[in-house]
Formats: sequence, structure tokens, C-alpha cells
Amino acid sequence: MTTYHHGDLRAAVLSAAAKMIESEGLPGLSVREAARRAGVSHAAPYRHFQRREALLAALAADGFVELEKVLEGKAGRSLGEAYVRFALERPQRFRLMFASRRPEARAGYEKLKARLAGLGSEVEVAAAAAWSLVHGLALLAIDGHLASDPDFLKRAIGAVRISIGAQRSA
Amino acid sequence: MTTYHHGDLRAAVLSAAAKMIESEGLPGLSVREAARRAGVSHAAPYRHFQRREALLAALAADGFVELEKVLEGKAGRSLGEAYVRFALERPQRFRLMFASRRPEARAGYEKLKARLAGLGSEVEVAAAAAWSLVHGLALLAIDGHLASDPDFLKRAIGAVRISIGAQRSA
DNA sequence: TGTACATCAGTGAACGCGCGTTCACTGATGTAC
DNA sequence: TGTACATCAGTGAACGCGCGTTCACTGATGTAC
Repeated sequence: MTTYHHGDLRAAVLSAAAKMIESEGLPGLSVREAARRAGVSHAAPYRHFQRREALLAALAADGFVELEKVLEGKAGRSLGEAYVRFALERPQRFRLMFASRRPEARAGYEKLKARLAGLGSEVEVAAAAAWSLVHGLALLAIDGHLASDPDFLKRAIGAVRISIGAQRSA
Repeated sequence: MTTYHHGDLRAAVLSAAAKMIESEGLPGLSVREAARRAGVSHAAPYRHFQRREALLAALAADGFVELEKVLEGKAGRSLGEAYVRFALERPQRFRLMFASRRPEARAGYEKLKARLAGLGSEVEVAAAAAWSLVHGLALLAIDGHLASDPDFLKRAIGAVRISIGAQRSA
């Protein structure tokens, strides 16, 4: 019986899982290996997560919380840059966040969506375009199809204007 | 011994695999099940693909060929729209194409990259922005974070102007 | 046209593997008196 | 402060599973003469 203070094993498993998903990808993330890395038996995580999926959902939910922190107080292009930077720092987690359909991650996701409306304008189409730009930039850079140095990404974001009819916004 | 004409089993396995990846995702695509669906024994595909990875690479390579066909003769915004449409029609394959690092898919990928330069302008940064826009749009729509009706996507693409300094391009 | 033979696509048994999940258990910790 | 007991986090054996891959084989097809 390894000793963990209250709630610590949950955190240790999550942290191990976060590392695993980055180094091995989603299919390489197993409950058993996460337990091993947290130094407990393979069944111990089931005390904290009903099933593998629940672990993934927790990982996604945490991701949204972290992203929220990163975006806090930012707007417009600098928000966009922070978004891309976040994705590049934890690419697999970023992917998981948007693939997960579980309710645990829902709240964080909705919060993000609301915040991103401010990226473009109050008009839905413009917001979608702005989000798409930074999301696509993030994923192409993650996969190595684009340069991922901050300056290049900044210039790419800076090159874009989003317009609604004749108006222009961020 | 099921009867297939020369080269047909290869095609049948690929086609089964293509369906599986869309319905079950990448981890749900197994050589054994693809063989089953093609109506042959689980070991038969190994006549045509050295290993599972080789099957995936072939799937990606085929994807680039199909994408090339779809984009042929198009440019600017209508090329962007076709790109997004392609992704929405075979989302998992689309993902696989950009995740694969195998040489088999390399040629198709390079061709795509060259073609996409024409989406923005000859300036690298503008091309990256344009590609990111359509790529992000595709993935957000795939995952259901954005509306995916053609009109909405068209308007989102249409709302964007990409500028280099004072100039403007597609 | 007929026979002998090589080729090679597909078979099915077998291997070893790691996984998710369950379950009866142990032993540490905290509470009640 | 000391004892009795409940709680519950973590253990380790066990389950069944599907997988990737190998291998000796079979049997159909095509070529050479």
C-alpha cells in the first residue's frame, strides 16, 4: 500500500497520464501504465476513476481549466497567440480536449467557446473564422506542417483581417 | 481460399479499412477486422501490407490522391471550400493523413503543400494563414464545434482577408 | 492438347502480449466512547 | 490516554479479450515443353 495523502493519488495518476498521452499518444495511454508510473498497483486508479474513459474526461476537463487560465485577461490577436502556444505545449491533450464528448469537460468547453466569441466579433461567422484560424494554425504546427516559432505564428495571425460585409473587426 | 482477382484483395482491405476508420476511429482499425470484412482470413492482408502501419500509410497516401483530385483546377476560396468539404466527408482519414509520417504518403503530401501555396499568395506567411483557416474550419466542423453546413463554411471563408503589409491577396 | 512443375495468394493454428475490469483481501487511519 | 470498531484506499490474483505477427500448409493458376 503506497502512501498518498488524500486526493494525491488521483492527481498523481492524472499527471502520469498527461505525460503518457504526450509521449505515446492517446492509444498509448493505459490505466495500467498510468498506475505503474504513479507507483501503485494497476487497479488502484479505479478507486478514483470509474473507467479509462473517465480518466480521459478528467484530463480534458483539466485541460480546459488550464487553457482558461492562459487566456484570462487576453483578447484579440494576443488571445489567439496564447491559444496556439497552449496547443503547442501539450498537443495530444489539446486534441483530446476537442475530441472528448463527456459531460465532465463540458463546462470548461462552454466557457472557452464564450470567450472565443470575443476573438472575432459578436457575429457568429466572424468568430468561427477567427477560431478556425488559430485552431488550424495550432494543429498544423503541432504536426510539423508549419513552422512553429512564435514569430512566424504571430505574423500569420497578424496577416488576417476578418470582415463582415464592409465592416472590419479583430 | 477466397477468390480475388489480382490486386483486388489489396483494394478490398483498403476499402474496408477506410470504412472502419470512419466508424471506429484509428484505434478501432485492426488488420484482423479489416480482413474479416474483406471476407478473408486474418492473416491474408499480410500478403499485401507488411504490417498494420503500412496499411495506415497506404490509406493516407490514397487520401492525398483523392484530395488532389478534388482540388484539381480550383484556386482561392473555392479551393478552400473543397478542402473543407473533403475533410468533412472522411474526417478520420483526413486526420490520419496529417498524422502519418510515413514515406508512402509523402509525395501526395508535398503535392498538396505546393498547391496550397496558391491559396494565399506566394508569401509563406499568407499561405500559412490561409491553410490554417481552412484546416481549422475543417477540424472544428468535424468535431461538431462549428456548424458544418456548406453555406456557413462558405461565409466563414469569405469573411477573411489576408494581407501582407499593405497588400491584400486571396 | 496434355503433363510436370514452380509460384504465390490465402489458410488456420499458434505465439505472446498488454489491456480493462472485477473481486475478495489487507492494513492504515480516524472516530466514538 | 486507551480500546473497539468502521471506513476505505490500495493490493494482487484472476477473468476474458482482441490484437499483431509468424509459420507450415494447401490449392489454384500459369508457364515450359
